[in-house]
Amino acid sequence: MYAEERQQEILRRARTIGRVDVVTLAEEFAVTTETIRRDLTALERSGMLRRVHGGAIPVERLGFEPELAARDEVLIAEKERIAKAALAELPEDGAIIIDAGSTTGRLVQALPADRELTVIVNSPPLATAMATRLNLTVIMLGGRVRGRTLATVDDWALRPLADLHVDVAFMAANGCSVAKGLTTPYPAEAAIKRAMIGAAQRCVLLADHTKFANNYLARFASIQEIDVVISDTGLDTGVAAEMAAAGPEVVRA
Amino acid sequence: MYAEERQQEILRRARTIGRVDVVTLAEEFAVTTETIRRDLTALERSGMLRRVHGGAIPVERLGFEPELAARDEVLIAEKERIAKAALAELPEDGAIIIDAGSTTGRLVQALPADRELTVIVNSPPLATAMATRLNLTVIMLGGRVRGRTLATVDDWALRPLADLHVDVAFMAANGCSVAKGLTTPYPAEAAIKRAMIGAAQRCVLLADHTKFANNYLARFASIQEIDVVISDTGLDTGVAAEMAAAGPEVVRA
DNA sequence: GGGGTTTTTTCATGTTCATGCCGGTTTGAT
DNA sequence: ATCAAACCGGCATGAACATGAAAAAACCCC
Repeated sequence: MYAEERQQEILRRARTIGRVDVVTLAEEFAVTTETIRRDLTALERSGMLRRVHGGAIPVERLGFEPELAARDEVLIAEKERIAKAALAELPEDGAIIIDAGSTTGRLVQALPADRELTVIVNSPPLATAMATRLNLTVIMLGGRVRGRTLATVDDWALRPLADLHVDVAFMAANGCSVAKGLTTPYPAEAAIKRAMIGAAQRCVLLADHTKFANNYLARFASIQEIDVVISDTGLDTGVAAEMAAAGPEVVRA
Repeated sequence: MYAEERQQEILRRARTIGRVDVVTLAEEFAVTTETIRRDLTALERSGMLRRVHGGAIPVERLGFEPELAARDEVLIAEKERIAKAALAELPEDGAIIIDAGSTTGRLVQALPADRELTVIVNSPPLATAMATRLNLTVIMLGGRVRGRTLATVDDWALRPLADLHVDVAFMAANGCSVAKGLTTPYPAEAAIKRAMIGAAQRCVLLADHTKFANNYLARFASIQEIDVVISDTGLDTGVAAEMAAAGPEVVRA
């Protein structure tokens, strides 16, 4: 039996029975638990299952978290993992900046409800998503709203950042490489991002592995300015090592 | 049974029954109370439950979310008609302010696609809704985002308004009467609304008939400052006449 | 068909996680 | 004011997990 077949069968069972557990599967397929675990991890990666301690549950069975239209997005599972890993960088309390982006959007979803945080954002949808959370103080940066990225830019967004100091900035980027640093196609957004990084003590980059292939017009930070880079396992280990050598801690979630 | 499954079930019960208690859950799931407590803590972390002595209750049962969702549900037809009528006050081109509110939200939906407009808003959801419209330039006022009304307030929202001049402001209000003027329960929002009106050449109030019954803490404008009041046919004709006598044109859509 | 490579699986390891148990403290009803 | 119930934090434990090295299987090109 091929791994692929086994995974299909695991998924089928999970969906019919509603859950699967590692030990039982290992016995029935006559393989070790490690193999099953790897299967489950693979299935979770493709977004079919949700891994839990001892087994897994099909995602559709979780009544959880609908909101913030993530419908037609790509690499959802990866971004989810990146966001989860990013939680480790959250301060106990204090202030953070969350840049506009789909991965940072997942981070917003994953923010715990038990920490008093002040969150600075320049994305109206993110602000909306967080506004009702009682433990969060949400500060929106004003300015012109760009239709493409749904982020505010220009002077009104820029100016307040000069007077701010936050503990951690969680940044997004369109492109990232050791040579060219962090880049975006939009100079106006680059200016904001630069100011965000300047206002933060620590800087965490959230970027799935596809971002490391490209460079874009406007650079807003060098690799050295970033403290932690969080990507997914699709990130080439060579690239990761090269990046780590250049400064930041690199996490492959 | 996995911890996640148990937590899911706990949440389901909490939502159907309205509350859960530690001891009962511990018995029914055949685990110790410590485990249940840990589950409840985890659920509280993710913002689903609110912990209380002896158990927990679902957050939606204690008065935050329903307000926001429910407000969009009531008087839809009336608000729709009010928004349609308000379109008559739109300038051919130029700049307008749209205040945060459910009725003004309808106006945003109804904005025509054939006019080049600059729209100033202080509501992240409204900004999101308009951002992708090509004919609109959307300017978001920054500041702290209030959870209840999803509007930005405080200094960062206020300051830019001092340097702005727009053609028309489309305002919302919680209360409206000839005697007390336009009122809201929240002083912070009153300040913004006042600044909005100050920045506008003309001022249009969008208010369904239920708003004319009440007055609230903070007044942000007198009736005389309003140029047009647009309400629905539920508005008492006597009140309408009284209002018209005080200054503004009154429309019953 | 045979050497080298890649992929898959297993095995052994140290670590993390879920849960239970126990003492001390807080809470809230009587 | 009293007191039992509920809560909290620490600790123990076994199961589940991650990981890297080694073995096995599959592949593959000549």
